[in-house]
Amino acid sequence: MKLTSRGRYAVMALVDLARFDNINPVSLRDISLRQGISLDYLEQIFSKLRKKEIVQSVRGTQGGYVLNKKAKEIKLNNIFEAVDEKVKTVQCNKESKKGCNGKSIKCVTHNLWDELENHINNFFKEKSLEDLVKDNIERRI
Amino acid sequence: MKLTSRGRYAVMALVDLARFDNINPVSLRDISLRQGISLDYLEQIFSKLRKKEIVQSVRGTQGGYVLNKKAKEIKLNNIFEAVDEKVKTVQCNKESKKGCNGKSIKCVTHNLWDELENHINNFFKEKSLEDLVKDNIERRI
DNA sequence: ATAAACCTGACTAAAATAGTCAAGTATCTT
DNA sequence: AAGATACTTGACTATTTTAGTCAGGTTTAT
Repeated sequence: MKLTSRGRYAVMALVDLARFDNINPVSLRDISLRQGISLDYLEQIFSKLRKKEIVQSVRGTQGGYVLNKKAKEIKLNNIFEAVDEKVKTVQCNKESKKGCNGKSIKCVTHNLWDELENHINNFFKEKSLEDLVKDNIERRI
Repeated sequence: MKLTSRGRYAVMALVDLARFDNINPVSLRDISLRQGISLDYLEQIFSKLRKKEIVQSVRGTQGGYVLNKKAKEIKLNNIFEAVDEKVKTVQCNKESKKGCNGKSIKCVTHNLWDELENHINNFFKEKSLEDLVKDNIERRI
């Protein structure tokens, strides 16, 4: 299981977007400057977010990105999935691994990873972008 | 954050050890055969487990490894820590990253990772080796 | 027209992972 | 005492992933 910078950047960028997305689209250049994330890398990340319909793009001058749903409806697990942060525990059924085919014969820890996966996903499913934005604003005061 | 094969193997091997550790030490060779994990890799892993006093070694013929505590007292977080599975989310305070020094100025997602870390660690702290062994025996019937 | 900003795909250095390999040392059995 | 079993240690390596960079587009407001 991994949670890497890409996922973190995605969340940081979306929190930023949610805060500044009132009327006008927010350019990646601005997010890049505010959050200290490379513009090129942001473009990769937003490409994925757009494909998963988490954001919408507005091309041309004064363009940028806009949230595609309300911040309340965007859950963290949606974000991580979009940028390929697989909240997946290590597979234990590579071919011919003893005692686990994932079905009738399970390796001794198979259920454990399932539980863990659920545990983490539940955490992410409960948190919305809005929660994070509020959190952030409160702490700024 | 990562959970990789090393952590999984450690847990698999210890569950195996806990089940067969009645009177005699269990050899890595046996664990290797039963669990389908390379002997050399197991040796690396058990070296770490021994240093953290999770297992004890018995050298010589008929030697092997023995649990150093009761299975009930060995929690999963102890195991993961021992084999360097850092349940650590990505750091967000690499030098000069904007808006986060981990202290007075926190990046927008700083608290999130802290919470997540706690969430996962709680899961691991609640699960003991004994729980897994029981789980496993029950499912075998 | 031109500049801002999105869009796409290919490329790469560095790190981590999942091992392997080799050369031991300790201890039990015979 | 010899031999076998099994732990012990450290170095080495192929592969994969990550975290970007780079280059060359296209779209659209002004």
